[in-house]
Amino acid sequence: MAEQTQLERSKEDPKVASTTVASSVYDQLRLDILTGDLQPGEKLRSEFLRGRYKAGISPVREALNRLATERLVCREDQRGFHVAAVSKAGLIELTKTRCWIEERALRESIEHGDDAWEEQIVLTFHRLSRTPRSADDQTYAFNAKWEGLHRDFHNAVIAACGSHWLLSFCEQLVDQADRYRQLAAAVSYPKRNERDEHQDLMEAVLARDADRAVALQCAHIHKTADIVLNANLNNLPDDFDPADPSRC
Amino acid sequence: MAEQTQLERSKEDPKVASTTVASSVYDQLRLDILTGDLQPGEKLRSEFLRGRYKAGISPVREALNRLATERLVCREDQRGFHVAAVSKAGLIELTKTRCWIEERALRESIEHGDDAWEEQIVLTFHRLSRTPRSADDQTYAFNAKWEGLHRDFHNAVIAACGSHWLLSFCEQLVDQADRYRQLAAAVSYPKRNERDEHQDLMEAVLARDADRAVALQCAHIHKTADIVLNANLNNLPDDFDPADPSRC
DNA sequence: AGTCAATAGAATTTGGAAATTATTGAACTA
DNA sequence: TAGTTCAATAATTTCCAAATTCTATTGACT
Repeated sequence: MAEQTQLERSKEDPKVASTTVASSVYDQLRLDILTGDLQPGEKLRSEFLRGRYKAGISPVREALNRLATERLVCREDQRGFHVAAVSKAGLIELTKTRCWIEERALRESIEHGDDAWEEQIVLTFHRLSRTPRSADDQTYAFNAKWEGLHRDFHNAVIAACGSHWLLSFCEQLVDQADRYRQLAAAVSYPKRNERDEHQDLMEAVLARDADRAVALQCAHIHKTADIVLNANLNNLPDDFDPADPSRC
Repeated sequence: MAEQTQLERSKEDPKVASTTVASSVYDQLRLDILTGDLQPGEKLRSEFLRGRYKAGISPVREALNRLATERLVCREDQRGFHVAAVSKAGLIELTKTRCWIEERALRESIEHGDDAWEEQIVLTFHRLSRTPRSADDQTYAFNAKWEGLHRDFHNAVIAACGSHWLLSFCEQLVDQADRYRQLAAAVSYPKRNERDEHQDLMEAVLARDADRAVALQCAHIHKTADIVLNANLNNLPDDFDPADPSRC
């Protein structure tokens, strides 16, 4: 049987958009960490990843190096890589920071947003509201489509902030928050009405009521954090262990 | 003649603190970009870097991948790496973002800083004020010691902000700003009294006058930007060229 | 001239083997 | 028993050559 080139693989599976193996491994590894498929603190041996993603050592290492700079993965020279650890203290710090950064993004965006910006918000909200939170009817199951549309909506709201830096910071923090969110998603799933929260936010934003929008956004962020903290069944450690190699 | 191991190299040159070749290349490459030794937009061929840093392809690539995530280097799949481009529009956006982020860091730090924090500010200011801005008496020459102490001082001021995220964002933005600053350093060198600016900032911070500290910090940031913009001799492009591969 | 396809050359990307370093555990000492 | 040394093992890191992809050029064709 003939060998497969990367191009051939891409033709077979159009979901794989990446043009290099390294970028493809990066995408998959990132997703596996965000969904919790690879757990916080887990050691990432190159042989294990090589087998999991059917790639050579070089692209695997490139992906790990990229993710380490984004702090989804933790690198220690000569001691390899871990999935970054989580903790209550980490979540609290993350939540605080998200509120600060997103407040600024939101205020700037509301001040400078134009008609196209408004329309994009309406559009992404519409799509989000027609998509089920869970891939399964009864219990919670990760739904990649909802997750994507959810990001699209929140990104649309702050898109007019006028700073690519701010947008990328927000994105990085959302990545981090998503990991925590997945830890408690099964618990929060039946209880929460996220659709209303998003609708309220949209209305405040379109009314250019910055103070109200910020308050709603902040509450939205804190609510997610509280659910994770209260649903303590993942025995989340209180703080980062200074001796933990996945501490970062 | 015998081959050199990495350990042997480290013993010879104690300046190389990194434990792996990849980290060492990362440090050197980052510095070369910050100082402008490698110019904005320049293509970074692996063979060129291999020769420059006397390393193999793998560690060079790892360093490039890390720097790309930090946006000091720009990656295009299958087309290699460039030093990230600069432009007037980019500088303006960067400056704006720095003011937003550093304002929050400053206010939080002033609110929560303790005695040890105050002492560290006094200490780092003292060290900075006794170090010459330029390595040369007459003309401007990059002075690594001053640059390090300058960072230490500004980091000390915001160190008590309570968020590692905010601190790392500030650091990333400082890296970016440093590139612009080096472009105009020779021009601004004789004119500017940075020591007074830092002293004013320190006094406002120690007096816990957040509003004044923020105003000074913002002015400090804007002043650097203005110098770069006015000293237009580097024919900085107005905006990023959408066709430029180093655009990011 | 301008467009397009084929081709040669240059650069990037990748896989695996070799070199280096960390870890483990057994034997030994105080 | 606690702590050290040292060899065996396991993992990480690095180098390099092969495979793939991009780029520039040429020449045929409209």
